[in-house]
Amino acid sequence: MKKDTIIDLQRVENESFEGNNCPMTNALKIIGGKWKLQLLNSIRKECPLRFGELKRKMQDITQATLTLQLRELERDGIIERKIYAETPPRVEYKLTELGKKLIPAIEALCTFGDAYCAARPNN
Amino acid sequence: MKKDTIIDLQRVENESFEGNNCPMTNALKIIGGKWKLQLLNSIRKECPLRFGELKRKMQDITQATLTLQLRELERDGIIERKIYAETPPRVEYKLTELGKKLIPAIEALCTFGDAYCAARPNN
DNA sequence: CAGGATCCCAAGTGATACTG
DNA sequence: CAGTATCACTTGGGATCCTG
Repeated sequence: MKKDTIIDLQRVENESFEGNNCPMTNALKIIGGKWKLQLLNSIRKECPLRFGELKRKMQDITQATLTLQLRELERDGIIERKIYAETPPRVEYKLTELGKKLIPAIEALCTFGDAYCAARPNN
Repeated sequence: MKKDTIIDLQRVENESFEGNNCPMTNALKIIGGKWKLQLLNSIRKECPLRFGELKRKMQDITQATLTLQLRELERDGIIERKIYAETPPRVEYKLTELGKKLIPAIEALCTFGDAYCAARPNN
């Protein structure tokens, strides 16, 4: 599907190349999902957080999607999933050490979100 | 289509509500496109930047998509489009003052991207 | 060179029902 | 409570061709 991932070496050596080794591209592989950043922002502020609480906070997300996004973050080593053998079941999510490295970026984005709202109230 | 945007007031008053007024949600409205962050990252590092240069850096993007993403960023007040009346035509893109407020977030994401790569080389 | 105009598809989501 | 399993569908983005 992906046309070809062959990298033009001549261009790789050019410092202006923004190909697959670009740090931003790598970051986007992790936080690229539609809900990932909101999820991480919630978990960051309240850690750990249960499945049901996350669902309530996201309000428009469906369970299926929420589960999928959380699984991907877990697979990528960003969050940790802890299951408690109780009835009713309880599952808590928290940031891993690697995930915590995203906190500065998340906070910076929130800062921008506020600034943007202040500058353009009608968006 | 959007089920309903009616907001449960009881929940709005709850400090744990992460609804439509969440700063992260607002930020995502702006940087939510597939290429937006990469584009902004490129323009940040080399400003101003021409259309053709952006296209080369993104390498896998099509012209149509590139144009669309740039237009959206322009509409949202993040970048500025400057047309030079020359032949062949020249169009340059640069960050607006509002757009520059995204720089810390972009840099933080790049930092994370590098850290992530170092921690998990095989992703 | 920097787009505009179309057509089109698959991935990502949503809705719904069921379960340990 | 915290999922899993299907099915259906929207839409962002890709391919392609055309133009001032």
